[in-house]
Amino acid sequence: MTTRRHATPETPRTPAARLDESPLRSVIGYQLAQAGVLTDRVFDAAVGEPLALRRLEFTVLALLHGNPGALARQLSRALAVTPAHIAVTLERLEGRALIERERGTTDGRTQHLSLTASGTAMVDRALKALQRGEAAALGANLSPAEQAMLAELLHKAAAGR
Amino acid sequence: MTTRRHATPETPRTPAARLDESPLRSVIGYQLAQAGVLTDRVFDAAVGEPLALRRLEFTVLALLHGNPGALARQLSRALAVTPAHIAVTLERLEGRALIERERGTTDGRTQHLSLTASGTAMVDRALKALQRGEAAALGANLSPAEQAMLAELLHKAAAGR
DNA sequence: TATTGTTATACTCTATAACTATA
DNA sequence: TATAGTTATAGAGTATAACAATA
Repeated sequence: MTTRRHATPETPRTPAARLDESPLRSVIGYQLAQAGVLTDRVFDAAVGEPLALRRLEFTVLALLHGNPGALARQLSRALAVTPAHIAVTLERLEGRALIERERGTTDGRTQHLSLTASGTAMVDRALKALQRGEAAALGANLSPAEQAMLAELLHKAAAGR
Repeated sequence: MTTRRHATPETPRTPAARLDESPLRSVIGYQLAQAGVLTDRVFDAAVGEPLALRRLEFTVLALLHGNPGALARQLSRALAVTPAHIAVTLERLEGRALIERERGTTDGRTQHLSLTASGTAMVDRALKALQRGEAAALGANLSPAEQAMLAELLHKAAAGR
């Protein structure tokens, strides 16, 4: 058990070759992270750099696009991000006049969030650029049907969270 | 374009309800991140905390499991992580006697990495705990066949990276 | 007393830059 | 001159804790 002297030609030490990932093949978290390398690059190139939007900033804008009047607490829960982090993010977005806050009338602690006109324009551009970028990057390896199925499976996976 | 006065009963401002994620439905990067929340939790509970392993540490061990004699440079490329980050990670793993380094004979700059006996035992335990944990967490929403397909689609998505 | 949101602070992760040794 | 690896430093992201205002 201590030595592996006999030169093991079965394990050629592949010093310059690609690594065998088979132990991690069925580990969803690993495959998720590997695929994420690709989508992160796409985001940075298509949205992050050209529009100076961080991932969380973009995501908040996109959620507000479909949910005008949403509360910070809802964003926090939907994205599994701390309220503190959301607060700082909203502060930045408001500073860039991409969102507005309106204090709640029935509950004075809350504030209803919504996109400004330029915020709406920004999300629209970002969503289009992202979809084009992802389709191009994934298209090399996945058919459109496979991409749709991947999105659907991921959505289901995260559903009960 | 400036006002949205007319009370829009179609958008009920859903202050306490779940948010509508439809604008992001087909954004793979978003779905990836959402599913990642789940798998990250599983990792922390099944591996990270009980075995005091960070994600990258576990991944390095798992790759060395299938690739004895691999080089730091290979890990760096396979995982899209900087050589500096890999070096620090290897240092920690060696300090815990989970891996060994052996200087290359043909190229004195390199070092071949391999698991120690306790490193091997650690990976085996971690992989089993992870697989059980993921199956349990995802099982609520995905059938075993769907889980396998998800892993396969993710693998294909990241293939050409 | 619990909840919404904020500020201040600190920690983790990961990267960039500068360097050594070998090729 | 280029590459493998290391060290030192810095930055981005994210969390915890303490707080203010409202319910």
